[in-house]
Amino acid sequence: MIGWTLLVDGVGGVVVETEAYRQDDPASHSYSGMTPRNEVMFGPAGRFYVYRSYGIHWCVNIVCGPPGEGAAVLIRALEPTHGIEVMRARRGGRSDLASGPGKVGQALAAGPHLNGTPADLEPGERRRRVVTTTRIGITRAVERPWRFLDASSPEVSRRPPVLGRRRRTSA
DNA sequence: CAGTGGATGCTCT
DNA sequence: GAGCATCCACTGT
Repeated sequence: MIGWTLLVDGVGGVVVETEAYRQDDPASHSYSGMTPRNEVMFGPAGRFYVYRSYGIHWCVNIVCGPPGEGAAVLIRALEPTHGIEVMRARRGGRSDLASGPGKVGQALAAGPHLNGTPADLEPGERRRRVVTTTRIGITRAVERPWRFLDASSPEVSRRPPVLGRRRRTSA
C-alpha cells in the first residue's frame, strides 16, 4: 500500500508509512476476538477501520485479507497531494499535515462516521523503496518488523533507526 | 535535539 | 480502574 493514494472526500495523499496488525498478533485490536469496536476488522477488505486513540485522536486503518481474518493496516503517514489547504486548516495551520497516525486522522477529518465504509484507495504510479522496521508506540509483540515506510519521504513519523540522522558524537 | 508529562475517553478486566 | 496502535508544549542540554 506504500505509494498508493488514499482520499477521503477528495482530500488526502500518498501513503508513505503503514503498520500491519493481524489476529494472531498480541498488539492487534483483533487479538482477543471480535468486539463491538473491532468488528469491522473481521469484515471485507478495503474498508476503513477507525478507532479513537488516547481519548483524543482518530486512527485510520484499512481492513485486509478475507472476511474473518481480523487484519488491518494502520495508516501512519501520508504525503499530502489533494486538498492541502483543507488539511492545513484542519491541522490548525501547522505544516506537518499527516506525519503520524493522529495527524492523518485529523487531516482526513476521520471519525466514527468513516468506520466500515469503503476506502478510496488507488495504486501509485512510481515505484518506491520500501523499508521495514519494528512498530512504534506499542508494548506487545514489539519485535515484529511490520512497519513499512518509504524511506525517501520526509513525511514519515520517525526515520528508521539505521537510516536515521547520524548521532552527534562529542569528539 | 532529547526527554517528560498532560490531555482525554473508550475498551476490557 | 488500568491501559492504551498519540500529539504537543515545555524543559534542559
